[in-house]
Amino acid sequence: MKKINSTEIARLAGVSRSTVSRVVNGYSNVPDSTRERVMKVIAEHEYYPLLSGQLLAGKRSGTLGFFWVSNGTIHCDMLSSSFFVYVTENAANNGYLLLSGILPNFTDEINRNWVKRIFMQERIDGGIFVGASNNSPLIDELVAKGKIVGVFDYHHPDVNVSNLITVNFENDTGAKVIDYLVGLGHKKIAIIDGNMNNYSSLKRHEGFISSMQRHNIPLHRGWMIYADVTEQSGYIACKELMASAKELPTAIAVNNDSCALGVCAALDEAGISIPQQISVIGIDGHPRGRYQAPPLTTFEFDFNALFRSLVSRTIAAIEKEPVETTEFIPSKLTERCSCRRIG
Amino acid sequence: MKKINSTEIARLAGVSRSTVSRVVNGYSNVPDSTRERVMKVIAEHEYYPLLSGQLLAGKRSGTLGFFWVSNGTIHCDMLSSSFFVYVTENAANNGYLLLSGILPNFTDEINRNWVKRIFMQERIDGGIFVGASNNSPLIDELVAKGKIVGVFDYHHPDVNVSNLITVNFENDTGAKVIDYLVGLGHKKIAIIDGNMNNYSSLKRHEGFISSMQRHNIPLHRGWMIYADVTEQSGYIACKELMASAKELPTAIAVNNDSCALGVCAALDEAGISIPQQISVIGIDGHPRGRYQAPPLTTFEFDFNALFRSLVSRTIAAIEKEPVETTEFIPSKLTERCSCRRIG
DNA sequence: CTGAAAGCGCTTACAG
DNA sequence: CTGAAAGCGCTTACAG
Repeated sequence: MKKINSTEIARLAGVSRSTVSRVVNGYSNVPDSTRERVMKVIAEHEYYPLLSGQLLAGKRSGTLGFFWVSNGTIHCDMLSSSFFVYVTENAANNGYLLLSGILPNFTDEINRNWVKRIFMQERIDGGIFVGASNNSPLIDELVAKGKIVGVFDYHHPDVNVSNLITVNFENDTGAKVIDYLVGLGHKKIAIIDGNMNNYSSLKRHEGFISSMQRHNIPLHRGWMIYADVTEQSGYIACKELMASAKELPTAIAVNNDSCALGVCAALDEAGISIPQQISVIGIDGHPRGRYQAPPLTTFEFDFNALFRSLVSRTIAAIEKEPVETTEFIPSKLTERCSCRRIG
Repeated sequence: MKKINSTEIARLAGVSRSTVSRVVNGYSNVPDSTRERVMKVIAEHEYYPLLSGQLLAGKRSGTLGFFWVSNGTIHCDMLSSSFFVYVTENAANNGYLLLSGILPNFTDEINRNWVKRIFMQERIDGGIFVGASNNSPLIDELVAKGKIVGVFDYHHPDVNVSNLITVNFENDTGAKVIDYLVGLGHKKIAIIDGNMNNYSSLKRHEGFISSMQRHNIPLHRGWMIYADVTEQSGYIACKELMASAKELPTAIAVNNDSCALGVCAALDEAGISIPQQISVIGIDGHPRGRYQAPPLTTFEFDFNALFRSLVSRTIAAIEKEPVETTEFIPSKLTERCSCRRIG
């Protein structure tokens, strides 16, 4: 079966290729009778314009890039996995295809080049990034080159850049977490922070600290540990906390739920009961949190809404519509059983 | 900043476009001195060949399609979400990009056409399908057109079709499930089947039945119910079972873990304790199974291996290497706490 | 080892 | 309303 092209369709329909193109693209300046005749030939021969020709003639690809920066084991985390699905679904709802890729990091020249090539080759009309460190040179470079870039959890000092679209968590969740614990009567609070290269982790940290200062709660030595966004990092951090602290806190505020799950595992293992001896609270709304024993109390985000916002605004930017370049998503306290009132 | 093309690179390097192309594509018949000179100009000007030109000249896109057939709410299920990640990771490991899309169904002409267009436009070199009903006309059509198609859980009668690549669950898991329950002393076994349009569900069903016959275990009226692959369908099926059966079974064999989680929820709600009153066993190895109360006993599959096999063989077919067109993946019994020995 | 030339398939101002 | 023509950027036999 020979591949059919627009020249052939034109010949069979007795029109020029220009007209075939007009019909294919749904332009209005084609009389119905001509349109129908051409459509009939197109349908009969199952003609679909080749992407290569369309691209070369200057059409957009209708494809959005999705780049996930993660060190190799995304599929281990259910929350992370769901991001893929949210982005794909939201792109599809906007009529875009999604070209997805995973990179172990952004610091390696090879990885950066891989992403850059995809943009430069014009495979995609724009790209979404998840897991990028704040102030990533690659993102700045792509933005400087005029590429449309949408980034999850990213802060850019210059608000006037119209081709950098971001979505962020609200900035005061950290403070809300501490306020909540204080409201339950806790005064001995330990903090397990996240990766400070992430904008949100930094803001959550600042929130933790500012709220503790506001409530005049001292931060004891050994009660602030840095971890990451994995369960294992939380597990290790909690071990470290238990080993180094002279006294145990009554509550632990954790940067994120994945990490908090690890904290709970470490406490379990040490025979420390949650929340009787130590309350644990996370942030994010990890889907596994509700199935934990005890179910995890957390400040939850609507990740679907978050990605809907990011994807739709990025696509709007591609289509040269005016957009808000950033949006902050609010949290919702989900009280389950991992925190208790004391004192 | 004007976009730079191969003509310009050729001019700056003092060679022809042919030579630029040879360098870009790493052909051997270019002396090192020329290669270096050209490379230098390419690097200085950050030249990347445009996809459109390459495609038009007949190169492959290096892109694999990934089509997920699901009625709208994939992100609700963690196991399903992970499929996306496995496929993306495995495609990347083979040097391919992934173009992913979600469709609510395969029966609607609009959806079928959407997929068909992506193939016909030559956006992708081949495509992977997940969630397709067995004997799907669209897949047969694509195969007939010579497209390279990889399908998860699909059976095709004609083994000689070299462009249809499949990966399947082993066919006897259903029998193993019943054998296991019988081994624990169960004689009163109910079955909750899956969607019979899926090849695996049909095979699991056949396995259930054949093993029960082999053990001379009668299938009581009302002890066989059809469900789907969702938790909710399992919940509903179990309610139905409890409502219609004259007597309750001592064990329920469920087509898949998602569904089994729903069965457990329904039993919980009815105050029936697992496994004291009824044992429940699933198939798949759903990540949530281990966090259930009680943790779910199941026959588990290595989904990463499964998708690694599917993706790598599909890519091999694209690159015209010889491949096994199908592979069956074995299960592994993971005994947790939802089944008990009786009698 | 290298260049000139052909070829890939489409869209879009432009002219009528 | 419609066609002829220009233009988009690359690769690959072919000839030398």
